[in-house]
Amino acid sequence: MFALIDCNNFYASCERIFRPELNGKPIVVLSNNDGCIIARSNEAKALGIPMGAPLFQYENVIRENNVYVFSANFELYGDISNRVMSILSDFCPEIEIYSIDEAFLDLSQYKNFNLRNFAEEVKKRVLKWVGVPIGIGIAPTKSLAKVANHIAKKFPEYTKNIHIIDSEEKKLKALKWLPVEDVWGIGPNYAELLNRVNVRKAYDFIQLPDQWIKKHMKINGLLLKYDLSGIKMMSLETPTMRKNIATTRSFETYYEKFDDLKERITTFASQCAFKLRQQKSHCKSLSVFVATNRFSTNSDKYFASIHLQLPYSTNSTIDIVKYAIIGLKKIFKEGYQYKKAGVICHEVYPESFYQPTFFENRNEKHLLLMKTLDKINHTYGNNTIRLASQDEKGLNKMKRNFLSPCYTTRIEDIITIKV
DNA sequence: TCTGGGGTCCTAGGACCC
DNA sequence: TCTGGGGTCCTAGGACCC
Repeated sequence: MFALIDCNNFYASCERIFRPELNGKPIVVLSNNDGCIIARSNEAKALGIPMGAPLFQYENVIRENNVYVFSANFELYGDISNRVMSILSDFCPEIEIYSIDEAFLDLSQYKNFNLRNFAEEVKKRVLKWVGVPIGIGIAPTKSLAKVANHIAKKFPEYTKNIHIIDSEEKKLKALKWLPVEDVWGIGPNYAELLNRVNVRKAYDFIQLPDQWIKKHMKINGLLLKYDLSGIKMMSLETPTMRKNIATTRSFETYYEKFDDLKERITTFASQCAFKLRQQKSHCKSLSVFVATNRFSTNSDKYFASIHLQLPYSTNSTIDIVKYAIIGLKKIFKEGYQYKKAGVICHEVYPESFYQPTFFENRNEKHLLLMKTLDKINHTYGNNTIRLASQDEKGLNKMKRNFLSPCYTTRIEDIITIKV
């Protein structure tokens, strides 16, 4: 059996941990630059605020219903996530951390356990130790565990946020209930296609002939059919190195000058280099893009990107920044109002794969320099040492008007208790 | 006025090789 | 009329996930 555990309304729940007076109140969490609504508490969902909606379109609803608004605080959410995952791995070391708020457990070692009791223990401990409510779905395959989790979430009174599919009847009941568009791996396009041939429920989907699924939904569609039918097609996945590393942002305002963009690209490239070093990898090529506001109707639109091959694999901030700026120079055009830019590293391989070429001039001193830089920034804060061409705000140069404290990661943000 | 950011995998088709 | 048989690599585009 597999368990899928996910945190309920994760970002909203994180904001509540140190603000218990917000329990039962509507909460929304915003994307970077306070642009879109990317997380909602149940109370906010009940007000009809959709996922991904631009904030400005719902300002009236928010004001009239006293919805609490938060800027995204990924420093907080990342730390809370680590705490949750650490508890889950205590219960079951066979774990796949699937996203910031979700994990699969392989429960094959728990054959003789009462899974309901097990799930209740997990739920209780995460709530008590971290303060975040979770839902648990348990079933014979990963995609069925997703279905079980969906049911646990949808019927909290009946399931107490735990649902186990452990019989043929429960499986069929679940699949006949679940709309096909809610199946894990069936997105909007496949859902539309399936609806057109009158497939409405997950159960209808697994009745389709193999050839039809293979033809229209490729090999993964077919694997999904079998996995959903109860034949295990997916196992826990072990974490692998990222194949691409990106840092891209929209800006708080418009930039027109080359130097302003240069500062941003320098910061994004530095962040990419840092991420590469974090996973002990380096890259052999990168791309840079700049873009004007894609929603604006009056101003001139421009989008350009460029892909550069590096002379050698590197994760040195100095190197990555240097080539990113070379790229920027080639695509930058005067006279546009830029709203977004980014740096993406490709051909990412482990550092140990490094193979020097005969004529290259990679500066090996950078290795030690970067190590020292990372160490200092880790100890004294992210932006303590940076390139002179970056400004002091770093990646946080964006609109964050409703930011909560980093309660668990910054000593100056720790809560004080009045006696 | 205002609109996020980060990933993965698969396939068809074109270009090339012998 | 009729036109081999076997490969590889790369890329764009389309699908999906959180």
